[in-house]
Amino acid sequence: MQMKATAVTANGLKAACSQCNLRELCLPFGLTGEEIDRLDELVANRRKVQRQHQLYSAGAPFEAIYAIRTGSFKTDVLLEDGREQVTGFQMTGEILGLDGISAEVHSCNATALEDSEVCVIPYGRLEQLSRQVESLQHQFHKVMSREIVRDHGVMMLLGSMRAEERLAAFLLNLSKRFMARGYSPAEFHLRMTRDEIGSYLGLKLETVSRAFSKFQDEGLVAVHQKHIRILDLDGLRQLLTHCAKHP
Amino acid sequence: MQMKATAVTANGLKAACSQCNLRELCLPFGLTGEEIDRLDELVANRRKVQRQHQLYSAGAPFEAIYAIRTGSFKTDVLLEDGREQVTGFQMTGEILGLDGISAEVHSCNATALEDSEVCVIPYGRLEQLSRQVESLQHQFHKVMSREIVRDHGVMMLLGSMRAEERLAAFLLNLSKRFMARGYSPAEFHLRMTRDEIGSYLGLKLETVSRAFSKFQDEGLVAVHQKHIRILDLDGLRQLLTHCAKHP
DNA sequence: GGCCCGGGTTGACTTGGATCAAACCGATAC
DNA sequence: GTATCGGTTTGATCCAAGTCAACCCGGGCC
Repeated sequence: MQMKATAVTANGLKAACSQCNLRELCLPFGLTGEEIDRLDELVANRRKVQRQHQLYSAGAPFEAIYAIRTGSFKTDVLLEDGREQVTGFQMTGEILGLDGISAEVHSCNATALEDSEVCVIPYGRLEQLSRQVESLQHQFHKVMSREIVRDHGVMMLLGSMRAEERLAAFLLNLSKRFMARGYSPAEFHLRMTRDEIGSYLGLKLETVSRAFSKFQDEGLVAVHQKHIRILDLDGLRQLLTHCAKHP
Repeated sequence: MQMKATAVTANGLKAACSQCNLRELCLPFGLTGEEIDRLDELVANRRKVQRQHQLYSAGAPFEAIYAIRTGSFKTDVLLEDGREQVTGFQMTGEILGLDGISAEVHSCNATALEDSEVCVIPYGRLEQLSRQVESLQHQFHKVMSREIVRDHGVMMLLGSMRAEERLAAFLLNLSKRFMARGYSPAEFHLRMTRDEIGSYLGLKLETVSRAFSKFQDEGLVAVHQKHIRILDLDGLRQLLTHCAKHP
């Protein structure tokens, strides 16, 4: 399998990073063609994950990080009493598994929200290569740091915002990420349930549903099940900025 | 100044990592004596930060990360409308500034909670050295990953826990960290105000205060202003585990 | 077609924590 | 000693979001 993958790379048929249209969003960002070729050798392996199946789960030994090629995932942590907290939704080009580096064991679950495919990046070899390739090292650090900044944003959301602000922030964030991938920033399909959105935003699913309905009534978005069309981007943004305390 | 610091190191009088009793908690963890000496060359510079003063602020150009030598800090993000979210409290041996790597600009404020001193670790040189010293690279990655895992814990707290659970989790976390530094895990002094605790936990200061009083009434802790004595560690832990939905 | 089933929506009611307000406490300044 | 001031505690009231429950909708299957 290793051999096959490498062979395909050599043929340039359709293999790893060098041919991937996500490379500007992913680990290869900022690398020269030559450097990407070296990364290719290491990322040869892919893995398909079916909808609702786990890429890894909390407690599993950490061996690799993963770049999402197609599809999307959620990550979550579970409390002993069964409470679940969704810590993030990841889409193509984003990296999964960074939580595992610290204890050499994964600390959360990563579950595919749809049939998906990831590139497997063996961690030991990544460290090795990033000692040789400065730009790779730098980009890897940026990816980790970006995750930290993102997490701080979620804390802000969970700690200081009201229900509708949270949902607005969530939609704006998705919109931005879809746009970065060349999709419409105004019209998209949610891959997660209301319950999962609620868990991520620290709300109950009923509250999420009500907020969606409210946005719809106010003409901010058109919601039909999981299909979302943003009608008034600025309206959503304003909701975020100066909804403040006493409206 | 650079020279002076290096000279002191050479004399072994009392300089950087090699002589620092925090090295097991900090960046030098896992390095050989020789490797620590190389790290020392780069960490020569120190900086004092007075209580209530900022080590860096959101938007400031990112140049270095910082290891706390003495004292403690809080980090926070501000929303345009003035709302503040404290994203963490850091104590000795912990690393500040990792948020700045992603955009080459700091994304939060770091403020000293008491007169403090940090070791300045110029980021470019750290990347350079960690390309040469495998164990340093590895430890640095672990530190970043640990921050990500910590952030997920805070999300859990903010998204899924009730007020008293949050405070219990907070106290237990402090207790653990004081213990790791050789201080009493049962008796300590809070460096932050009720308001700052509230911001961190997504609660108002009155709620924090009430929760403290409740814990005191139940004999779990003795609270006198900022002085805390934990009387029933297991009681606090239980509060966390199975306080579940319907008590 | 009709049935089932897993989401999703909507309504009525409850509640935990926010808000507002007053008093308290300990440290520093006069 | 008294006044001041930032931080903290405590009480009374309010409201945003949670809970419980009924119903709806669309897709898959018989």
